[in-house]
Amino acid sequence: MRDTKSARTRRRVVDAAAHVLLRRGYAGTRLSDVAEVAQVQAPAIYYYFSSRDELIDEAVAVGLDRARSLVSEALAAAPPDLPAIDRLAIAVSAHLRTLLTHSDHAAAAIRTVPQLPEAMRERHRQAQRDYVGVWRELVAQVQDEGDLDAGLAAGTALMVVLGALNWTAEWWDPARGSLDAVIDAAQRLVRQGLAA
Amino acid sequence: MRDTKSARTRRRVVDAAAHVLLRRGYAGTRLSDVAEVAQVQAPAIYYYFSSRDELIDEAVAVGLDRARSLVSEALAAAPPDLPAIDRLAIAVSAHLRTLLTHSDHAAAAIRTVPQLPEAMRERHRQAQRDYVGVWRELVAQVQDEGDLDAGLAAGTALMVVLGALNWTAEWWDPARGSLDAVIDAAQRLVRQGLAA
DNA sequence: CACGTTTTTTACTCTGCATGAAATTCGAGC
DNA sequence: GCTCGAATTTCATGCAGAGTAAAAAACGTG
Repeated sequence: MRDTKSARTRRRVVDAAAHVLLRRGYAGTRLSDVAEVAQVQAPAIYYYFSSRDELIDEAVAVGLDRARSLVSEALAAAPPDLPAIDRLAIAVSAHLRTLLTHSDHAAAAIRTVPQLPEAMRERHRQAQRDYVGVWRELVAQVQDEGDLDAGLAAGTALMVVLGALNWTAEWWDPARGSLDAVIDAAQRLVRQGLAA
Repeated sequence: MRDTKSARTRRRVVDAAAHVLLRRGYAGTRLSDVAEVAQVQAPAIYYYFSSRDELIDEAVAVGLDRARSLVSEALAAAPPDLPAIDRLAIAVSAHLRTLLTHSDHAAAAIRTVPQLPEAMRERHRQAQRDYVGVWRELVAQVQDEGDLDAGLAAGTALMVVLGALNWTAEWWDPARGSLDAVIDAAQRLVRQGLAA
């Protein structure tokens, strides 16, 4: 057994928390619901976490980290001599895949952060910056290579683009359209939209 | 006095509800908080609404309606012979202005709908369709006029664009950047992004 | 200014949910 | 198959927050 039963239960709880968080938001996340999804009795959660907030905190942290690392990894796997604009397209694809199918973690984290109580949000501010930072760098490279529309404020444009990606979790329904179609549309829009 | 004191109090309550809703989400919206923002005692709310859900319901309805009508009006005011792509830019501007400064209603409605309990969401489905419908029509016209990238699925592209606009409420901080800068970036991205 | 009506307040109740504590089951080593 | 610690459950507590009732205040109109 690669990891103990306990570790697996713990992970189930965190996964369940992300699942509920994504659908119900911060305030709407009840431990009883998390427990049900995780197939555990609610008080059992306290064996692993000392409070509801601590659990949510971890779920969000895992999600933010995953969002960042999956994009980073996808970029790392790409040929480094690829034009930045193409690498940006890869990042778009990786991000959407993570957000929409890989698990509820990333989506839950990204969509929940704004609702968190100030203290908790503060705690994740750095992780959020790191997440945006990967993109920021990418856009800077696009700019360096002269592929960015000169009239466009890089920082603002990036946030607009990230918004488009993040909001997909709100409306995309796997039953009604393929993931690839969404990725394709997003990539086209970003390419054309930023192009010089 | 154009409208009675009572009507104004009622409106204050709905406004306050939108305000709280926007920041705390559906489940996190406490009547005590709404009351505080509205400068009213919590039970006074029950004079106007028979339950918390009814209040939230109305706040969302007002918001969705406002989001739709402000864009419609801006379009109606534009010269009708303007190319559709330019009218789309006008819609982008009107939408962002509404969302970011006009009041909390539109933003609250748009961002909260996905969290609502199923029954309530159902009740607003039509309003949401109407809201998207205005845009859908606009994009169709752009397509008719041959200004839409042929490789782009119109419906999907529209949702991606709307996402970009809606998400601005999440990150835009009036203290750190001008509204016009955001509008400008969004318009450029949309124009370039959709262009044939 | 008196009287009915509208609006607001004060003082509750009731319920759902996070959390606590003790009791119980499980599972690895002997 | 017994024992001890880890994992989990069952039962109980306390509080926050929705909702109610009835009194009080404000308002408007003769």
